[in-house]
Amino acid sequence: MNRYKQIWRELIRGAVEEESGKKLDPADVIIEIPPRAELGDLAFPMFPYAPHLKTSPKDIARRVAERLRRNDSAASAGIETRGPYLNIHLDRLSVTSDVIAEILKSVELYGRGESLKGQRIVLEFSCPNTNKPLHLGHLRNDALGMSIERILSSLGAQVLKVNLINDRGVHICKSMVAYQHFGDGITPEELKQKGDHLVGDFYVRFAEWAKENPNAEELARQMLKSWEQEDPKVRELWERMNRWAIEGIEETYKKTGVRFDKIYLESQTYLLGRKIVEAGLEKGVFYKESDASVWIDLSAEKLDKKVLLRSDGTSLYLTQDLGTAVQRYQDWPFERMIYIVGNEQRYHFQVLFKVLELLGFHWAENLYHLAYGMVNLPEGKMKSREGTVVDADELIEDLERLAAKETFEKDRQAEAGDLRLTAEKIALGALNYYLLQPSPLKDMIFDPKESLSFSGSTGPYLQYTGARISSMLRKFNERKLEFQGGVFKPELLTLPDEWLIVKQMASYPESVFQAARELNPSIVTAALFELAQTFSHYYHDNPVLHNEDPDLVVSRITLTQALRQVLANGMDLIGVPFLDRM
RNA sequence: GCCCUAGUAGCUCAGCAGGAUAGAGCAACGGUUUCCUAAACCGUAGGUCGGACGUUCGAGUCGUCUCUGGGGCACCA
Repeated sequence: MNRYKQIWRELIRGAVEEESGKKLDPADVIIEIPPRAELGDLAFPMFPYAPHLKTSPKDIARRVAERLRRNDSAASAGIETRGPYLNIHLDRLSVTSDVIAEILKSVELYGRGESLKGQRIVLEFSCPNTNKPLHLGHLRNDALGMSIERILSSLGAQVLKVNLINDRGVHICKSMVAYQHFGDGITPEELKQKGDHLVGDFYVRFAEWAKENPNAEELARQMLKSWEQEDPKVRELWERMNRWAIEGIEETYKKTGVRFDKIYLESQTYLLGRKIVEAGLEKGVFYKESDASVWIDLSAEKLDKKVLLRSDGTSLYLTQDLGTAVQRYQDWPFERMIYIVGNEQRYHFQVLFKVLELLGFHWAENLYHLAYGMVNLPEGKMKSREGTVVDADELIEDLERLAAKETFEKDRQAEAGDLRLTAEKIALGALNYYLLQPSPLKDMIFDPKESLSFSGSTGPYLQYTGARISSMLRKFNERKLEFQGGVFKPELLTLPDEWLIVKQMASYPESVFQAARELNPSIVTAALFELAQTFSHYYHDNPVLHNEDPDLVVSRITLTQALRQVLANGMDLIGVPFLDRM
């Protein structure tokens, strides 16, 4: 669609220039899509030119239209004025055949581009703690990370997905202390429990215990100290429990299709920042308080004062993130680094980026915090203390069970083939779509009931549309002889819905481009939902295979084939598996 | 107290660098299956876009103020 927009932008610009005798910047030509299809395919409001031409927008529209009608390159289209608007009806036949031909030629490359070609982008996401299993918040984070990676890559960027596992600190020691006291050497194998859940249970156990035993917190602090002094017994326990947690988390990643190119462990990076802070101290960027703690004063930037090193010389979250950033740039010099982290950490990243800038790292300006919103429940916030945190594994299991049940109830199990595999894909599609549909920056409410629904604007709706199309194409191939001699004739695709489908398919690459620009996969979910909706409406009313004229059958099948391709390409970007059958 | 965010239909969300009569989905009610998968399709109902002022030919969209919700301002991460 962009192609046609640019062509017409130029034509209109030329005509307005001739009319006014003044130069006009192409960016000043505003292009819109008319609110209703019957008004046209592109719309140009004439208001902005009124001051130059000293006449009414309505009059300008009339005069520009006159001029365009005399222009050969504009002649094939319909030019119409409607008050102050100049509306263009594109040449349906040529657009239809061009768009379909392009899709069928490009196949899975349709919608991909080169606007980010060669750009090296580090994408950090997930970042779990090893003291508990993943929850719903991580699932949103992961869905965003995976989808944004695909979107950026599809436009030619080299994206490095990195995870920073938070495997040290006093909170990790808490599960360890509880395990020492109550664990009795139990293992996940013996309990038949995922390791991350086992560790998480001891973390909860610690919190309960600490309520009655004021000594507990002190024990955790002591354990952290022993850990830092590399006490072999503590290290052994730490390694064992971390392994359980990480193996469990990795199992969840496997289920949800989450993968990383590089994993950083906080236990290996937390010392890195100190050198940088010391260097900054020498440069005079930081200063030392009388108690030996190191600070930076950012009050000029409205960011307040901030501690970089504790008085006992140990590092903090910020210290460590400084080190990690520098390390990553050394590992793989990037053009951009994007942190997908909750919006409650906005301030932290503002400070982090500012400090890096003041330290003179030129790449600091290429750091970006994608501050996604919190996931809340209909009753309010998720609170671990009240046990309202939605566990990732449980949710996925529920979705799978329900998808399998649904398949059974509709008596589709034979068609679906491997029931378990299909149910898994439906569950994953439902989950990813649900989490990616709202804009990332906004908080969202997770309604368990709604998330388990497979109808309406959902992943399974896209999958269902795809499966029906696939089934239709199979039938076409089985009955090929009937339609022998049928030829694709775009001029037979005259229905309003067919034209709408063509335009929506033509706009798809722009949606991907915009999603990449805004780091917002919801633009892709919306575009696909509209496309699927238009198609569902279309084929409900209009038979594709059941037509006398083989040319019409082939023409509609060709359109359908193109649509299937666009749908599949888009679903891939948002982590909704395409299903040939369901 | 200071800073950052959001407020659109009963509920969940869109609304693309201000533009034509504000859109979906869910829920509600009513309809469609000898017909390519009813996880679908169609229809009805539902809104003074939190409020006020301002900028503009034109504001859900921009600015200021205000109300309400969320988040942040730790030698936690």
